[in-house]
Amino acid sequence: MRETADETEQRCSIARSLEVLGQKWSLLIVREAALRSRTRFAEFRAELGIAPDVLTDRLARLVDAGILERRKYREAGEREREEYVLTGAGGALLPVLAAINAWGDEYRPSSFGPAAIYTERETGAPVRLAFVDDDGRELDRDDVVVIPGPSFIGAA
Amino acid sequence: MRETADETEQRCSIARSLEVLGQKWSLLIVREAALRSRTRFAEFRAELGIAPDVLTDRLARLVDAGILERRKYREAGEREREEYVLTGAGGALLPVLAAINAWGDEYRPSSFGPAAIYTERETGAPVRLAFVDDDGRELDRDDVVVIPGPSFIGAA
DNA sequence: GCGCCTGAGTTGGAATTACCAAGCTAGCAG
DNA sequence: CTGCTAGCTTGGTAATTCCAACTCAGGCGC
Repeated sequence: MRETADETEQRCSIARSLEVLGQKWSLLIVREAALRSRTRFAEFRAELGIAPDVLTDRLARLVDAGILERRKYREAGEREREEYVLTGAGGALLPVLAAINAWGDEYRPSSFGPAAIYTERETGAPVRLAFVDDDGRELDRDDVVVIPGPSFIGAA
Repeated sequence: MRETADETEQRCSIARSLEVLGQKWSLLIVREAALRSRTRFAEFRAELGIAPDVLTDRLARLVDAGILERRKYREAGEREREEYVLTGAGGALLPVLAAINAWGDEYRPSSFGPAAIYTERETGAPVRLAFVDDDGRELDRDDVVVIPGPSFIGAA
């Protein structure tokens, strides 16, 4: 996404989020980190087939954005190397991945069936994303409306 | 996103979704359509400041993907023109927008406060996205784990 | 020490994509 | 039959991405 969005765009948190997440490869890197526990340069590269210069750039941006943290690791008899692990902010992207995943399962189905299933840790029971009210009661998607908040500027 | 993702990538519905949603501007166009009821070429162009050739391309792809529908409209004393309205599949992207919105509000805050608030249609009560189990009970995000589904290929 | 291996990157050049200003086209009003 | 407007094209430039090749640092076998 362009780096210097204008001011009204900056007021939208979707636009601000997409500055980092909307770049090519960014969300796929987060997917690898969050869903498949990848941490290393070579793993991301091999799984995604991404060019190394682009991967370097994206990892740096994700670290800058606080989504990944760069750490040292050392395997037995090896030298110190770098790895990239999800931060709290990175883990908080799980609903984003789940929402995209659910939409794709429904509206861009493949013949293969789902590649990822969201479950409850203890019971293994399936879990899905839904809109809920303050009391935790589930709502139908059609009953949700979006209204402009305090920082919204522009015509309705 | 590259058009010809390899086969293992094609098995992932996140990757398939991002083929259309991951391109620059696509999600912002959906945001304008879903949250602000924009329908016209000139509206998207004015709101987003997007180049017209890119907008032409993105609208065509979103129509192809079944997210927008191209329709004729005619205002009094005007000639017939085109507009782009959300389909059911397009409306089903609301959780994706909400998830990105919520993440941005929390992890990329601005000094302006939120620009969009998700509410219940009838009561106007605030609404949020959450993971729920089959009985509609809300779960903590940390209690959700993702396991490989039937189509998953690759090392854990 | 010397070369070799491996993971994590650079570097250089071609190809794709986006940006910007300008122009085009249908139909309707006057 | 001129102007106006929404919805696009076109042409040239700038920015991104792709790809292959190369570097760099440390540990290991010899």
